[in-house]
Amino acid sequence: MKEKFSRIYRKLFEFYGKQYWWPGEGLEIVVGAVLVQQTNWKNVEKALEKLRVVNCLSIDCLKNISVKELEQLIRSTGYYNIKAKRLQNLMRLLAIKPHPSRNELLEVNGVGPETADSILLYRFNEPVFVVDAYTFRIFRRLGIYEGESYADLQRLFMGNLQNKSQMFNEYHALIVRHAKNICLKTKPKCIECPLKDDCKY
DNA sequence: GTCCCGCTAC
DNA sequence: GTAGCTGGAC
Repeated sequence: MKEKFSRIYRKLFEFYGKQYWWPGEGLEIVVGAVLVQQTNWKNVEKALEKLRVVNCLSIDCLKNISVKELEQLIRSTGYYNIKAKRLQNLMRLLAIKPHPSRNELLEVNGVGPETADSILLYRFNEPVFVVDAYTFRIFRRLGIYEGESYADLQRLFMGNLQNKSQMFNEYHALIVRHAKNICLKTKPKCIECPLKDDCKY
């Protein structure tokens, strides 16, 4: 099984190359992790740019800005009324605990396992693997994991990979890239798939 | 299972 | 016109 996880990573990396993921830094990564929920990254970039223009990409500003104002700034990401509250919930935690634990992140209303792990890996460089809907789709089609448990699938990755945060970072990014380019939700492009020899789909 | 709801590629 | 998008709460 360890060989399998490494082989798939190797093939994806050879096919797509390095992804240069989450090029932003610091708070942008945290804000992006919330804003990107159930939307695409382009919409998030628009919102981040707006926040940057009004000089509100700081814990202090995001925490104190009015909800209505924040909603308008992040409108492009969809679900803006919910996300404005979620962002402020998270900023209130970060104001008290600049480097929160996973459990502390999960206690925030609006932060689930994927968002918490994204923050830990991409903001704080902690060796946790980020599982998402794409991971379930691809590894189900590969015949590796049929279940629906976030924790179980995450354990599979973390138990079968030797390298830590740097590889987890790149592996997750490659999975996203692959799901968007080849392993599509409907009509996947199996003919040109770099993983077709490993896939039962 | 349902609701939250903007954007764009197709 | 609408499927799909780097989820989470209820």
